[in-house]
Amino acid sequence: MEGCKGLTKGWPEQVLTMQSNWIGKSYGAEVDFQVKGKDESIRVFTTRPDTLYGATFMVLAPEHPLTFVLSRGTEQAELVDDFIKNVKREDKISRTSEKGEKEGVFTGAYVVNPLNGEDIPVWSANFVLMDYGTGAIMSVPAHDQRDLDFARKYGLTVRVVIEPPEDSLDALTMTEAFSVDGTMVCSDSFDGLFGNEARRKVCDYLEKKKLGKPTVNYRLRDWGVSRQRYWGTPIPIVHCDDCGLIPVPENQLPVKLPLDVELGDRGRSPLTTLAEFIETECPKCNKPARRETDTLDTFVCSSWYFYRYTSPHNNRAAFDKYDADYWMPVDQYIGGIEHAILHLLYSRFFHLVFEDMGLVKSDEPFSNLLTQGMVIKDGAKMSKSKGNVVDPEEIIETHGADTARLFILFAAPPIKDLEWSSQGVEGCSRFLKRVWRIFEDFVEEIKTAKSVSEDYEAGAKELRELRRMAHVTIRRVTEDIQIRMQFNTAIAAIMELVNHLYSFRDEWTSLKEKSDEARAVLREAFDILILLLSPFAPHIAEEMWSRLGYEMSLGFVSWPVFNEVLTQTEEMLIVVQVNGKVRHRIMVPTSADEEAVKARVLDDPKIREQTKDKEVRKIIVVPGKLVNIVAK
RNA sequence: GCCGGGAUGGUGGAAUUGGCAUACACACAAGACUUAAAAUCUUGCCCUCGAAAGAGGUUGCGGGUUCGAGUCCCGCUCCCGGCACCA
Repeated sequence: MEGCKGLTKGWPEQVLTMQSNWIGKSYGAEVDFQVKGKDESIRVFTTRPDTLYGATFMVLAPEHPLTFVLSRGTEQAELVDDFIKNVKREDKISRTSEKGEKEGVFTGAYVVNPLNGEDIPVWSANFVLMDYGTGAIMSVPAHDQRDLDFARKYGLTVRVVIEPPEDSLDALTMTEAFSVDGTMVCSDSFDGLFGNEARRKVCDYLEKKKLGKPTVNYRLRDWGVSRQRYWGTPIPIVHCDDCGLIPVPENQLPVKLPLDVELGDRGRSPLTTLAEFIETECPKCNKPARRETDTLDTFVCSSWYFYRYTSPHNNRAAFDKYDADYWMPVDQYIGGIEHAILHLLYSRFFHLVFEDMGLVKSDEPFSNLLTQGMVIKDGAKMSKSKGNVVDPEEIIETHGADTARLFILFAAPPIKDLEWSSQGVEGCSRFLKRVWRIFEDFVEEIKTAKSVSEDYEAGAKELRELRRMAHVTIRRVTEDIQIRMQFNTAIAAIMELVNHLYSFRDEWTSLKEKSDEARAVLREAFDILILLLSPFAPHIAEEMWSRLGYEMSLGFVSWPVFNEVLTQTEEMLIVVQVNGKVRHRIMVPTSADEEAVKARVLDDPKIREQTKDKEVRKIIVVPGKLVNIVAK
């Protein structure tokens, strides 16, 4: 929970919320209730100690040991036995579903409310869970909906001890519990206290009287890490008849998964019948013993596999601290949103344990997380288990790997879910052909061109514009890939560059300035195009690159860098609005200041026409973007 | 029920900090080239009025803030994901 705070910059809020909910930290109090007539007390957990005076009964989980114990010797004993038996028969899912009917039985016992000394009956009911809190609750029907439902069903007392502001509740008729903060009433000296203060005061009192104490509870459940299946890391434990469970000593690790097994459909792991795997010696007494045949949940391995990447050649340890400290944390982690809780939470737990052990020094394993959306096919998440996967091989065969890759990346940004459709494959293939054709048109012309000299200033407008486009495209593509992770818009930017090259081709024929420098500008544009395209369509890019005479593969060429100066225009477009409506667009020199732009706008005949019968009240100038004239 | 995300043309989507809504594509239609087809190229392509210039409207629905809202605020509808008797 602490770590979540530090991740807010790099992780999607949604994932952090899901993890927080899963951990489910809640503050409250544990309170002891003395069992009437016995030397025994029952501890309950409550988040609402301020409602303690309204506790009119107590409910134990059917699995709670006292459910059975307390009912012995009372006339309820038989009913309780039946009840426990029935609940155990019920399956877990329907029992823990909110919709399930609340069933319960009186145990025959009473406890004493520690604050007002009142005797209250102890019940057992299916809606109380043994594995949360203490497995026992104090029921305050007036202020908890579940308790109210239960009280109404079994005719139990309802008592209002929290009043809403400017309203009052009727314990006899209320059907909706008042479960938010309010003012304490019918609570002796605590009357009049509100919300957090009320809870704190009650806690203080309980603590002082040794009746209870403030507590923190978590919803997080235990994680059973063993699986009765073959594929998984063997659990390094030996069962010895004399010594019990003995861990395999370090010098015998790792226990390897035997590969010569027959995988059948017998419904159980082949390890359980493989004598050569099972039969071993006890590491302690050397007598014959048996290996554990359960394997570890695959989440165990996925919780730390990335540390191994930091020291892949180390054969003495899983990873080396020096290497791990150098590489970790992972700068950018990409995974499906479906791993938001389990995998990503377990990895964080492992990391925290490694940190405690002094094996790593970073706080968190993954600094930045991108959760890619799911691909939907036929209304369901595309997955191997559902069998609704689309094999990219089909597109690769018909259109090639470059088209397949480009198409997938162009379809939608990675964070979004995507309804699969192959509509548009054609267009991506067409785009690559367009790239190839324009390249073919110019390759002879630019093959021998040198690079643009530092101090070159193109005379022709077309050449200047081409350079500008090329450098702007570097910026757009770089930002889209590196910062925004939006590959579809990166590809769109490249498409725009290619479209520009096509219109440039028509101008090139009539261009007078076909000097070496002009050819150098053209070559620069193609160099840039190829480099920007290379992550999306590596094969065609590599081919063009080598046809230009480069010998080094693109994989070793550094990413292009744009020149800020070259991305600037001499003129800029200013949108002119009158009362918020776009009326005109004008070009002004980039260097023009606010006053100059204002003057230019007011002088424009079209704008004068628009404002002639009106009084200009205000003029808003957004530098480099627009002017809005407010007139009445 | 609670938490989170979303809704933009016929379709996928763009709009980066509140500043030209519909970039880039797909599909479709018309035309050019062709004996013909494919490929390619050109043009059109949110809605209404208009021959056009242009005018008005439009980002699920209803309000609000603002000179200005797809973007911010309030209320709703629908869809998706997570959690679901957690005391």
